[in-house]
Amino acid sequence: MMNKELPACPVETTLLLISNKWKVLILRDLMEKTMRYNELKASIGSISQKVLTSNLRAMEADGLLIRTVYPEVPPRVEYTLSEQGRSLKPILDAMWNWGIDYQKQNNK
Amino acid sequence: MMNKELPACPVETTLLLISNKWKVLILRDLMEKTMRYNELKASIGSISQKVLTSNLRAMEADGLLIRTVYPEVPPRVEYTLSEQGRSLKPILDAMWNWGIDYQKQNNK
DNA sequence: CTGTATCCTCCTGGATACTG
DNA sequence: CAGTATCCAGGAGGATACAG
Repeated sequence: MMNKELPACPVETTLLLISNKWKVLILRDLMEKTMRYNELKASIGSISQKVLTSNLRAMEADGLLIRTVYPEVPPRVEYTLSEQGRSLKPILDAMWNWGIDYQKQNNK
Repeated sequence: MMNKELPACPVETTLLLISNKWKVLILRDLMEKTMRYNELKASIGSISQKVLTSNLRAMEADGLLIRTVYPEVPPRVEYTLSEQGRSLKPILDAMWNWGIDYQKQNNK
């Protein structure tokens, strides 16, 4: 995400970075702790390798997370949020809280 | 959005309701004031009629907004947030604030 | 003005096989 | 383990025409 013509509206700017469901779920998981590739895949559940990898790479390019490769055998790759990624926590928290309320109202 | 098997994670529940960009933009606009169809269309800008209508109908079915038809000629249709829709404000605010910060950092 | 109805294109994302 | 490479299906979404 280069600094080229950001939308005038801040909400749209935010949507550019996390407009898709997968990125939000990745953020949710990494907000808790650093995770390995397969750990992340298992946690999200129904995501394919291709989609997980492409989202992780995009988020890395956007500066939301940091990818660290440990040259071991078998290889180990850890994903952790950058400061900018962690700064999204208020959004995730707001989504969490709203979800809680929604569940209370609609789930019996 | 029926009360059928909501996800265990509240964040996922929230994503079920507002996982797409268009819905977020509609919420952003209606958070300010009640709006008419064409007003909304013009405000969002690059959305087609079909997509705008389908999202509005989905959000109405989910109880996020209220659609009021005034039997006039020409017809007038107003969209306003329900209480549940308005309760999403903290999420929109968090997105707004994050977008502001992001713009400051990346837009010179 | 506020839609509905079609057609069509593109992209997201799943499934599978293979690799360092 | 952590991917890459391919192929393919489904749905999101645009364009256009038409209607009440």
